[in-house]
Amino acid sequence: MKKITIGVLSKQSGVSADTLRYYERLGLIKPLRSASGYRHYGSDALRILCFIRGAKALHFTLQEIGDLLFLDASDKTTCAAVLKKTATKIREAEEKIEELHEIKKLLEKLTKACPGDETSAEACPILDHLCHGPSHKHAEHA
Amino acid sequence: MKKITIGVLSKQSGVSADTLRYYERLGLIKPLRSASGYRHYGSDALRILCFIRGAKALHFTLQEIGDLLFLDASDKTTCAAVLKKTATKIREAEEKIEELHEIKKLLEKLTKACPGDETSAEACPILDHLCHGPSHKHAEHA
DNA sequence: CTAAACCATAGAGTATACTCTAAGGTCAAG
DNA sequence: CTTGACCTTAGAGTATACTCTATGGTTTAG
Repeated sequence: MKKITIGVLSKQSGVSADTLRYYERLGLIKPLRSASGYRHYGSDALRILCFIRGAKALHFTLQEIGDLLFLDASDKTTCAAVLKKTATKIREAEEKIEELHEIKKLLEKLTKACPGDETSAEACPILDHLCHGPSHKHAEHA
Repeated sequence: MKKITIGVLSKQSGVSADTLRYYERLGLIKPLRSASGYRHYGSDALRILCFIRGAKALHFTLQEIGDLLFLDASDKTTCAAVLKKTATKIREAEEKIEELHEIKKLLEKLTKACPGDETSAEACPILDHLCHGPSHKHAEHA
């Protein structure tokens, strides 16, 4: 199989050489070395980088991607393990969506309550909310 | 007005002394100093910390909170400026929600396609997707 | 053979929001 | 006056995912 250097792989993959070395430190990719110490990547390198890109797009961390790659390489890999990690990611996504929805709703409510004109912000409902918060409706005005 | 030390404010606010000093470095809060150099916080300190907490909950960064606090303190503050920053936050929240929805949908689709049993993951559609990606449906199998 | 282009390493810098450590000064009680 | 609690500063460490710098070795074209 053809062996390529880090610069070539970098160009082919669009992943910087620095990042390739970083991925190697994290154990995501393990190139062979030439006699002089140069990294030599095999044909699986592009496939691995593709895998990493896909997983990153789904908000897997590099740590998690490392786990998945290890699963992928292992003989004892089970789909169940992958499914479990995926389920966790779905839950995380749902929680974040929920949180962001709450934030969006609140910001929109505040926006509607705001005159939005050039008057002073001293009585701005947005700043007011940020100060007093949604938890304690009526704090003393200090 | 009563002046309190950093330890007292920390206990009253639930914000660590380290964090209070950090906020000061960022210019969010500016206590006076005693002759010996001790920080002395006025009655507005708790109000400011409350403001920071509220804004953080709405995903404003400390930098953005600093801007808002400056607006709040300024005579020329306009509600319009606050409204503009809030609108930006709403857009950001919407974008993140959209992205997470895509991710969630994809993960769920992959989960449904996965047998989820104890068989080998060599043909797992999830790993397969991560490798080949949603963009190029049929890459060479390396 | 030399110069350019490429590769290697270790370690620091980026961004965000803290958190902790070390070394030392201040304050209140007994 | 000493002890302990509290305060000060500068700077390093944490987490994530890179990115850059410095210094020096390798490879390839002319």
